[in-house]
Amino acid sequence: MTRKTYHHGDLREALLTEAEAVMARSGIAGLNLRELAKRTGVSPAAPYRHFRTKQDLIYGMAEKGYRMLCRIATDAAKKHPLDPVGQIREVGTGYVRMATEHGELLDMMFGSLDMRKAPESLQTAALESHDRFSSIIHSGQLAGIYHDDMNTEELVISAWSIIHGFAVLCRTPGFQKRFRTQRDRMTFWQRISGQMLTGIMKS
Amino acid sequence: MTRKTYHHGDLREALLTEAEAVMARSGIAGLNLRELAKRTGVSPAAPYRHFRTKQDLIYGMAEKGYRMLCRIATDAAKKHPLDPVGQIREVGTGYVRMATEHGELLDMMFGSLDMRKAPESLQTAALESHDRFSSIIHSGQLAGIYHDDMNTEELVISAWSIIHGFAVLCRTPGFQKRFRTQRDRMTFWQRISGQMLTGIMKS
DNA sequence: GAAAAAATGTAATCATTGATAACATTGATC
DNA sequence: GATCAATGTTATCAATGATTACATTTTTTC
Repeated sequence: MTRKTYHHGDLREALLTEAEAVMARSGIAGLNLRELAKRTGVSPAAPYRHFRTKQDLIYGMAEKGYRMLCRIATDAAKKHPLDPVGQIREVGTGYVRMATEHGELLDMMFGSLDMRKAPESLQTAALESHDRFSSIIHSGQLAGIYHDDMNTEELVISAWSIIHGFAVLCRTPGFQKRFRTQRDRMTFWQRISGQMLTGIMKS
Repeated sequence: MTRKTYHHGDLREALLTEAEAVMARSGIAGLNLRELAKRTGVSPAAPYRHFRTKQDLIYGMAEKGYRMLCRIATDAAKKHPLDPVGQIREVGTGYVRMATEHGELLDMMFGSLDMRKAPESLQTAALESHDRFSSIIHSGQLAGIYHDDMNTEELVISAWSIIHGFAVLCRTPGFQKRFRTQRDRMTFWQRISGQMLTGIMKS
């Protein structure tokens, strides 16, 4: 691909997008800046104007991932107003979709990523997605649906564990037989999520 | 480190052990065969006698990880005979311990690893750990404790999701405040696991 | 509107690392 | 003790992350 203009336009975003595609194909080990440069039609050194190191690019991808989590929680809250259980189940649905379409991001965010050295903006995004989850749970407590004799934080970890575990696990080879398609996963989640979440509910 | 003998003795195992240590320190990105060679006191090319590629070494690590999962399930079954709920909770305890002591392995096994091209021995180990989980659940169904109107496979994914999700999530930075130590995680799991697993139980 | 400054891209280059080939050493088997 | 497979070494290459000095474009300033 050749550009008409000397400047790319939005190289930073283009690099992040291509990076995801490469990771989906070859994992984090297959990720390399030279290929991203070629795919976006710039010189091998150009990416370094936007990401000081390869690691910075990876942090950038993770930030995008946490923004997706924020959006999932926000949309879920909007879609089922005054229905905390519906909200959490909806979060699960979005999470499963994200695990399917952007699995590499989730793997990275909760796997190999070293958050200790992460840039401020990433840490903020991570905290924010945590807060969004937390506020859904908290409103459920206030509504008298989730245990209110339990720490909100503890309910968050319980609910998030179930959702995260399911979304990550059901696309592993071990469960390929049971969950061949995205639809299979969604259907199962719809059916089972209410039951799986009974642990955090009052009744 | 200098060896007395020309031959190392058990270079393959030594490489796998050092690889874990390096990954724990610097993630999968920091893993490189030259460093492993130096740490085990052999030449840079020696590792290639035991692992044809770097990827093969990674597959070797994953295989070790799945063997650990097998052991966790086996030990749990032995420790609480005729008590399926105790068995599953014990699996969770072992899983949390593994996430703490060998987190890099779990991240890799359920994250970046491409099982499609994995060697036979790894695939076997993965299937076996799945079977061990499955047989615990199945015996619980026969004992009338877990839903027997539900597919065993579906109960396995439910229980495993909860355990996996919790073990992986509670050591992420977002929950560092609540779970500062291994003991915190264990205590919480002891307290909450019964409740979290109610979804798969009959009563 | 021209000059200055900032942002972005390029070319050249180096160090690290995965991988291979040719050769050396060891220990087991006959 | 001769032979051979297994294992380790040395030398070397190609791919890639990273840096530096320089070029081009866009934006800001006067």
